[in-house]
Amino acid sequence: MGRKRWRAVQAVRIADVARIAGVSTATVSRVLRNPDRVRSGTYDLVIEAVRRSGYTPNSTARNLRTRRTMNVLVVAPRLTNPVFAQVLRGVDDELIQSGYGIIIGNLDNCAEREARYVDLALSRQVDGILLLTGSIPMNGTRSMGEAGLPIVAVCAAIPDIRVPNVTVQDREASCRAVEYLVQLGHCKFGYISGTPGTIIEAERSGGFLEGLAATGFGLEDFVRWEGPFVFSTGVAAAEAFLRMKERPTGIFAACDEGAIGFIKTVRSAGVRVPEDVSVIGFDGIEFADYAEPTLTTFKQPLHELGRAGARTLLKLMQGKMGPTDWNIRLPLTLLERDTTGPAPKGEKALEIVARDRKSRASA
Amino acid sequence: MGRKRWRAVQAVRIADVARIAGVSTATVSRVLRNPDRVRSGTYDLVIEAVRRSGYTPNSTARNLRTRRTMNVLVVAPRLTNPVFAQVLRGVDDELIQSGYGIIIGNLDNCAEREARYVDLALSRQVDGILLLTGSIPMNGTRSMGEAGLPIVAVCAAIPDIRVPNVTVQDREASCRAVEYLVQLGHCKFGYISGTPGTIIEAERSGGFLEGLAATGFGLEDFVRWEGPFVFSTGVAAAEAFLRMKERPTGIFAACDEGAIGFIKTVRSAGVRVPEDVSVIGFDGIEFADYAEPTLTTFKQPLHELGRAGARTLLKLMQGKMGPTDWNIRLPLTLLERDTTGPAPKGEKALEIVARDRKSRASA
DNA sequence: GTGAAAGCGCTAACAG
DNA sequence: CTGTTAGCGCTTTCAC
Repeated sequence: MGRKRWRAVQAVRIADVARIAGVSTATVSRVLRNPDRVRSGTYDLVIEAVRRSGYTPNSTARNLRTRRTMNVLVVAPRLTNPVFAQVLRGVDDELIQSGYGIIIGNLDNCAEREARYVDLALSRQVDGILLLTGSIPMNGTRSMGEAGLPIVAVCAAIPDIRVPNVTVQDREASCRAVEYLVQLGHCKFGYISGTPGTIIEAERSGGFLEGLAATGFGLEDFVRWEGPFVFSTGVAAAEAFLRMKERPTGIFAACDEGAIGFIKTVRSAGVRVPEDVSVIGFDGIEFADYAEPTLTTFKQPLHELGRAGARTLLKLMQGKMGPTDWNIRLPLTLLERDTTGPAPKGEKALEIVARDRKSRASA
Repeated sequence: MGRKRWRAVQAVRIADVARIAGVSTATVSRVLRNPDRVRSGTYDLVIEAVRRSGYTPNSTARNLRTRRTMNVLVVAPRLTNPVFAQVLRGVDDELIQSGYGIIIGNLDNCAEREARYVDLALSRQVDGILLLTGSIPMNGTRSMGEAGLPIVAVCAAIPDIRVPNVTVQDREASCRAVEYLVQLGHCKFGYISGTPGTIIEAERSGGFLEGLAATGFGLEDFVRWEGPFVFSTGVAAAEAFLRMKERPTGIFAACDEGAIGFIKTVRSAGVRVPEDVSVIGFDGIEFADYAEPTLTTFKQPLHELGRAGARTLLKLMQGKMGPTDWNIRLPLTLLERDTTGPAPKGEKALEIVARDRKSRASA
């Protein structure tokens, strides 16, 4: 029991079908790939033989012959992140229609894994690559780029290298987030970051700063809390926030998890949201609808992002890139919900406004 | 620009390396696969040639020759479900160590996809299969089982067919959930289901009924709300709950999403959790920590579940199954948190208790 | 220890 | 329209 060694022996090969149908293997192959180049009588004969024998072509053999695998590698930083899971669905939906399969490369912040996927590309197990990572994976000495395979960057553009990229307007939205908070009367801000060093974090952080500058605020008007794109970053930020004597009232989080972790933590300390502090997130993950209060956030078109990335890769693989395909940037939608509201009108807030106005005037 | 058709032409082949090193292709192959069967001088020669040429073996060619692909197909109902995402991580962690890659089969409740993955297995693109679905995928006429590949069921056992399965103790935990609510004094219950017709739902539902029976309650003591394993099922359940005049006070949800959707909805209608109604979830997803209040739930060892499933598949592929490997059932952990509490001591509750006692006595 | 040669199972020229 | 033939790039006997 369980002693027999599994061995992948092809039960029925194309030659068997050919014999049964009384034709050559080439004809069988034609029936399966180019049915129109075959007489209909022959077609029926072969199809019947295929049915009777239960034949399915061996795709490894075909791949070797045709030099294509019909598989695409999708490299993502973290599978458990709902953002990437959603993008992956979009990718899957689009690629499956064109007959491509997906091999997922889950990085999980682990360099060995990265190396593995570089080898995968180098050894031609895939026809194309979708990078959700914002960088080209490396394998000590070699880079995934050396494989010479078509690559498309999704979610985060890849700096320096000329690959098509499909992203959202991170920077613009982050900028609008600040403007939105300012409109609500906030004048002291908090920024909960995402994974330091990543492109996405740089964009959102940059947009946040742009927003501050555009509304007449500066570096002295906000605090910044750093950490990866996870809940606990928001928790840590909240703990720092709670220790402050003069707390910011308008918080922008670079991802919804950070926002939710923050809110949950400050609320258990008795801080009211949005009465005492407004929080705006980024991503629009499903859980944001079920957080308490319902999270105000910028919703990314995640599914469409995945689809668009996949479509671009297909074009690239087929040599059908148009001039507008190299840089696609999808817009975000502001979902105004329950974690943002007017800035508290306490004396302190007014004092700050006064001080700020003065300092800016004197500058 | 972008006009050149991408074509996967292998830049450097094993013959090139052989020529550079001045040896035969067989020797190059030996150096790469069985270094110990080669003189160390030859070894160095070949390695240097590999380095200089930037050679990476073409895995399709190797796969064809060795009749193995070193890839495993993992079929999951839904990628965006955090439960499966977490299991997948465990699978990945284990398989990657043994040099296997993962091809994801995301079903998303779509029969065409199912068919595709059946073909994938039939065409021998993978060496083994991990099913998180509780059933063998079908392709109209043919089943994935026909491929003759090693299959392991994870998360949900597969009925009727003899494949190894790695699951959690759904039934036992669901039963304990009821006992827990009963201990808290609840005597009118609600059950928020998961996807009707699935094995997992059947197990949890069955365990819930067992728990009722074990504590002396019956079919008249609970209401059942049906729907898939998603947030909105909990929302719908809550809406039905709110319309009831005599509401249950102890709710068990077959998944955390359902519990969270329920809680969010009843709270916005002014119902207090756990003062008015206690809710216990199932899964222990990360969100449960950030729901408000923090969700009481049974935590599945999701990562370990994935690892154990992958380990079992590896054994099966290597013909090393032991007698205890065919049925692995991991325990769950009850996380007692803030959505459960003593049953409200209102008159109604007491009345119900009295009525129940009487009816049971007369039965 | 190393090389020559024979395929893995399929597709794509090229003739007929 | 169909069959013959020649590989895709690699691994693995089998001799030497």
